[in-house]
Amino acid sequence: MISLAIIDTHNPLMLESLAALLSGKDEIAITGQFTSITDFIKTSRTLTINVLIINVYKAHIEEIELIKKISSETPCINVLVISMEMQESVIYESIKAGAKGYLTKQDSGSEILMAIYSIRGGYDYYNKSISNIILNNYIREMDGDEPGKTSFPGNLSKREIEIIRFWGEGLTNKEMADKLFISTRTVESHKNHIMQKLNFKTSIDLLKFAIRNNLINV
Amino acid sequence: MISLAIIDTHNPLMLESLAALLSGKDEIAITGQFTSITDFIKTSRTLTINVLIINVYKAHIEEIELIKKISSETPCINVLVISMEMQESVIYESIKAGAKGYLTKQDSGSEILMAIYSIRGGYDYYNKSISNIILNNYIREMDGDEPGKTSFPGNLSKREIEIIRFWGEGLTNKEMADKLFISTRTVESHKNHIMQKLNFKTSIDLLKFAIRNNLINV
DNA sequence: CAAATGCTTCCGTGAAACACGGAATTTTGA
DNA sequence: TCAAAATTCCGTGTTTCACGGAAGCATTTG
Repeated sequence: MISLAIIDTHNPLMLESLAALLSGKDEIAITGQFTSITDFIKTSRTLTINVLIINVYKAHIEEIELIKKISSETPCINVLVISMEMQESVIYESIKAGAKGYLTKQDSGSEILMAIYSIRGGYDYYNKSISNIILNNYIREMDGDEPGKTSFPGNLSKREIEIIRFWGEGLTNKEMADKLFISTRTVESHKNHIMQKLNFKTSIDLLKFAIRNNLINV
Repeated sequence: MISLAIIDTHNPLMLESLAALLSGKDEIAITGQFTSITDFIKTSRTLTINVLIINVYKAHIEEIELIKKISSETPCINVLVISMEMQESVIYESIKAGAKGYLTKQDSGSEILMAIYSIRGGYDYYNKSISNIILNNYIREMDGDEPGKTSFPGNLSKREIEIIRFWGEGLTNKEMADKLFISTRTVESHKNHIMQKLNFKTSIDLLKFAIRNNLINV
């Protein structure tokens, strides 16, 4: 029996549907469905998870970070990435981060099953359209510096991304401070640091940035 | 028994998953899954379809045309639109085209079921978050004149739209005031009026609104 | 015509947020 | 271990926001 968890931070319906698709299959038990990464982190310790499916969209920093975290802290969890938007950087980064499998939304349910079984068995599984060897080589080469420059601008910290998210939801400094148990001045500091790191002049720039990177939903 | 068909031209996995989610339910039989509209048109005559779910993405002209076609030629087919990208225009256009229901990817499986049952029973079903003032205003306004017109919810004045535009470009009140030869207090007033008219609480809401309505570019 | 309504303009006031700088403590990574 | 980064907080002055009021015009409408 394979214990399977799924994360989709952007499309609840997709999450539920995918769970329905897979829960009907032999040898598969859905042990968790998560609409946010923090949710997952909070709950995952209490769960048995063999394979974790992460649906990755355009905004992928947090998902990539999660994959890194998982592959270092709990390597018994095998990560299968399903990318919802065609973006090369997602492939490189997720595999570099330690994902064991990579599929796209183009792939069928049976392909997902094959991927799950392969990954559970300790094998990697990549979408047919991706040439394994070339890709792996490429990624190994990229270990160090890269021409594509696909990493996140400014190297924002977790806290800072958190702040952007809340701020993008319309929370005031006070509300954020209460929620994070810090003072409003600290919230201001974080904002200042963000603006400095990203070299933005106005908060509008920041908001647009956040939207482009799907840190917040329009 | 409800005969259900699903169209998703962008995401085969979503199509399959959604079918899996719904086919497990009482009273529902999936009679067709389509990855293209021409596919659907070719095959649909030979099928019994009570409810047709159409997953609509950003490019939606073809889907909208299909809805029009269906509601005029085969009104016995009730169309339920599930929009995958949040875009106000999709709402207006699909409802105008004759869709009986409207949901978003945010909605749960149970909400879809309710929508399906409602629609089968001859009732319309719209997502809760959609039945707001903006929608009603907009559709009422659209009754009569054509799309493409720059009429906006809440009856914003020219000046107010001007303010939104500048503000969305990152201009400060002072800069706007200089550019428009008015005082900064007047700029503030305009902003206040805008927020009141649109019933927004935070400027984030306003910015998101502006982006949705193509007042500013991300 | 007179009244009503909406647009544009402006102001007062107190609260909140921003810009800029400094600084202490904790975490992290090489 | 030790430097760098992250996180926390504050001072000070400027700007914006929230809420309210109001005056001058243009228009529409009874």
